[in-house]
Amino acid sequence: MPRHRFPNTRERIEKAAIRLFVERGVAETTVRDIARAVDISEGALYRHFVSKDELVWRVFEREYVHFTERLESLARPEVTARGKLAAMIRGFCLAHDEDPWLFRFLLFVQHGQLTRLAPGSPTPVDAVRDVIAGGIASKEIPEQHPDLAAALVFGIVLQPVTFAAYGRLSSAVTSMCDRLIAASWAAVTTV
Amino acid sequence: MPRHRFPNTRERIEKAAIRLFVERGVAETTVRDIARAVDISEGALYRHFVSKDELVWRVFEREYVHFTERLESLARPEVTARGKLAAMIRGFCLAHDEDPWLFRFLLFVQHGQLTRLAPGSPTPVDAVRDVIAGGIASKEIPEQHPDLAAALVFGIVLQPVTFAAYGRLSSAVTSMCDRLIAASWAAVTTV
Amino acid sequence: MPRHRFPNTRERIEKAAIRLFVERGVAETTVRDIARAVDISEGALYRHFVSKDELVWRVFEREYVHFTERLESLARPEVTARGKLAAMIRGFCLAHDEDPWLFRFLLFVQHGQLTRLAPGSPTPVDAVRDVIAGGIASKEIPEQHPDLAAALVFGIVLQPVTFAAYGRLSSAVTSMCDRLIAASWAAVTTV
Amino acid sequence: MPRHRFPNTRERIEKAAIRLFVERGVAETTVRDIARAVDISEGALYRHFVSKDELVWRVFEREYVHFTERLESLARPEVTARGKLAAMIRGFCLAHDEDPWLFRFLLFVQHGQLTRLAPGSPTPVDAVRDVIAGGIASKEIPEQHPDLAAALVFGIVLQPVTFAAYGRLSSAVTSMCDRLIAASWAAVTTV
DNA sequence: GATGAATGAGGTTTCATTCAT
DNA sequence: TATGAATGAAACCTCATTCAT
Repeated sequence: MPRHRFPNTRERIEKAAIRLFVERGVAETTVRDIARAVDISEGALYRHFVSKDELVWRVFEREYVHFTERLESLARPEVTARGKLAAMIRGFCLAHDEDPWLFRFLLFVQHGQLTRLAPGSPTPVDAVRDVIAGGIASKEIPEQHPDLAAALVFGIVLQPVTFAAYGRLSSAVTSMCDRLIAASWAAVTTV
Repeated sequence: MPRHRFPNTRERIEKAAIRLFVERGVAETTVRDIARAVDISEGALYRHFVSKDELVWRVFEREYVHFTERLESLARPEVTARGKLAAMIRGFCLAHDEDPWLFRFLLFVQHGQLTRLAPGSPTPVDAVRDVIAGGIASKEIPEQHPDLAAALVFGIVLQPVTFAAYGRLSSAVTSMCDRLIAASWAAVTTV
Repeated sequence: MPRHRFPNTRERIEKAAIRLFVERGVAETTVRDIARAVDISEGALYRHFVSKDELVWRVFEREYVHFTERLESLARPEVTARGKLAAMIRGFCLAHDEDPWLFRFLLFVQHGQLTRLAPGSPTPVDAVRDVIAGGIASKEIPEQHPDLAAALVFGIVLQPVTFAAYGRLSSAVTSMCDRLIAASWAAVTTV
Repeated sequence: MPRHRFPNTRERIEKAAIRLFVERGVAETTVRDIARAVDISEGALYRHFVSKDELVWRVFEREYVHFTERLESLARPEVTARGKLAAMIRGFCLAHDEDPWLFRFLLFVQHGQLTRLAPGSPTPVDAVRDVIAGGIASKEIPEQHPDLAAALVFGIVLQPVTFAAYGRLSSAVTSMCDRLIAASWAAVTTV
């Protein structure tokens, strides 16, 4: 019955979908669930998205690329590897606290979207790995497998978010940010 | 004349299901997929499991509890917090390399099974957190939020497995075990 | 300031619709397809037609009746059955070459419209059959079932159009007209 | 409720579907219609056919190829072009009277299936055209465009079936067979 | 015990039509 | 008056589960 109530239907669909995808999983979220959350008919969704699959992919890709670029531009001005790493970790924390649903959608739900990225597309993992590789090259970081080091940093940063999702930790990740930076640096420099 | 071609049908179902759940996700795996993988009819599956849901849950619970106990019994003989933590991390790595599909099923797929555990059931997270809390109490580990510390250890141990799943790291996690122990200890003791 | 960019929107809709109906079928052509082909909005279509169904029917009826009358008036001045038949076949060929889409829409697509014609409405089939019946009465054509004879003529005239649609024959049907007349006469007079 | 009542579900589906496709058109026939006609559930259909589209295509291709071969093998033993043509036309009539629904499905409904045939697959049209081309080569038939001649024969044979479908002619096409043969020969030899 | 056709609820998608703007 | 987002019924299809054989 209500028509044209909100001009930004598309955005509202994306927001609702992301949240549902995180809460229940992509497969477990029906198009009807999304439509209900936005209070439009199921059919109306299809004026904004070609298919459920395309909705997932479009949002994922756009935001994933955007997030990667954001990380990269945070690291760029920094000079030392430590500075770059710290800036990126801060970027993770801020991104999470700004929009926890989106953050978790991008980094946990994924749902096989990762494999659909154009081969060679830069990812947050690459961004972190490259900074570490640079630090190794400049002797700031001891010699080691850069991918393993990147895994350590990723784990240190993401796992608290998972714990937060289960209520084991506060969901204000930014408040732990300095600790995560310190822990990451310790993990990376301890061989 | 053997009634069953394979006497251990039930085990074979579980093994195949776990693998499919990890590869595609639980919702994306159909009962038909599982039946085909085991080369029995769909109907025959229901002689071994009440429902798909029950299959997921039964396997999850049994193995999750088992894994938790294993971790606990590895830690028990150790005296120091560091020794306990190292033993547990070694336990993670061994468990992964013994049966990577099961490991990933328990620790990544989950699919909301975690929330179905009887409240108060011990989990690997609890096991790690308790050891850390003990270390803090005995002053071996500096004062800090034990859940956050547990998150750091979990992240450090699990993220390399994720990277391995994407081909970024070798899937022989045991070979990285000492490094993971060192990194965990560094992360936990650096405040 | 012109209210409409094109004053003949209605005609343009009909033309585009007919072509789409022939190319894809009536059911397979969506209102959106038609709107896009005419470059107007879907809603605007409904200012010109009550419904898709009505669009099909209105165009069909008007043109079918018109085509029938045209055939009849071509035959009327002729005296002999052979002359009448030749004039009508020439009418078919001309009608096709003037507007092949319309011709095929009327004679092939039909889509059950035929059964909606008012009972007793004259059709091209009737026109041909009547001429043949007249020829039989006047002994110009040997005694036979006039409907079967009409079927022969119809088949001889329409099948080349079908072949043309599949690229098996040139779509300039008029160039084959004399041949079709001769063949029809031969078929009708050979018992 | 009823299960396994008839062993030949697949055949029954095909028969019912073909009839519905002819009566209403392919697009206008829903999967539900077919299921109801066979008295099974919609879902059950999908154990026998991958999709509605595949059902249409599978039946069409199998029967179309079969019908073409049948025509060819009827013509083969005959020596003269006239004999071959007569045999084929008799083949058309018999095929129609044996199973009018299938005949009309193959030769009228088509629904764009024709374009999906492997390029170069022999069709009834080719069979007739080849016989005519042979007759022209052997001087039995006067010089002319063999495709046009084939169109004449096709029209003469198929149009009575169309008339029969509309009740204008008896649906016992075999009874008109000799007439159709004579008319075809007259049409083809009259240049 | 095993089989796999059948069920039926529910999911995704399409599309003729309406109507607020 | 034209637009196109929205509706809602209905289409196609999937899949966990049942059950006659």
